[in-house]
Amino acid sequence: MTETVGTIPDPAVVFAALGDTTRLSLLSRLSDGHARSIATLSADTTLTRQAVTKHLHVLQDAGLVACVRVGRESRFAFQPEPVAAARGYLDAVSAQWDDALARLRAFVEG
Amino acid sequence: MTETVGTIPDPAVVFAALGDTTRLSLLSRLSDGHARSIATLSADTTLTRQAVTKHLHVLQDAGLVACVRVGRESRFAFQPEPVAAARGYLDAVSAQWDDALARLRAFVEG
DNA sequence: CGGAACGGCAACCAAATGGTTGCCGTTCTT
DNA sequence: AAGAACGGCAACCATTTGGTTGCCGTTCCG
Repeated sequence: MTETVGTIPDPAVVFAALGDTTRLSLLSRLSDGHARSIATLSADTTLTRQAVTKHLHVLQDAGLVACVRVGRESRFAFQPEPVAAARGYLDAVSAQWDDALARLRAFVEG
Repeated sequence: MTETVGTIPDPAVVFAALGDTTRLSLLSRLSDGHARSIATLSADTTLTRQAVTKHLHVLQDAGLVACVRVGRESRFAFQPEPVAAARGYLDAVSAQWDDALARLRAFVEG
């Protein structure tokens, strides 16, 4: 709940937010572009509304969702940027690995 | 430490393993393809050898590194598969989002 | 053989996490 | 105006996490 507004938080925070099946499924539901209220999102889970609320705040702190209050309800919407950032990070790791392999191959081939 | 040997664990476990700066930097060091001993990996951190060991086991449980004991030391090596899997998961989420945007655009354009 | 490097194991600890319940304020609907 | 939906806030709880220290078994090197 540290309010990191516009910026994309560091990768670890994003990955940590993704590191929970409940949050992962919330996010995958929201990635269809529809903003949903907490009540709606808690409807088909075994969890309490409060539990869902907490998970949503974790996602929000990671920048993965945004909340807009409309009337009496809080609608949460998917935010694609941090996902892209996380993907970029994994790409970098993979790239480093691939380079290492390429160098190794070049070496053994003389 | 649940020994999930050959298989790639579910995304949440992988993401959770990535959700820590220490682990992230261990992994990025290892992604250069060199296997390293625990002593080596603990050398330039402020943490204890034991702390590093624990982090390495978390990474191992996520399938992100593999351990091979050679002589008196345990060498840890980067494993690319779970990274690719995680990347694939993020791709799927992004794809769903992109599709949603495309459908929306098609709708407003009539 | 004897010491030093490398690590595994266990106990322990504080803080964070994931979850609950209860209560209270708003906002909508009738 | 009354009641129901929606949610925020706080307290509380058990478990997990991230870290420590101490000790003991191997393995290497002189």
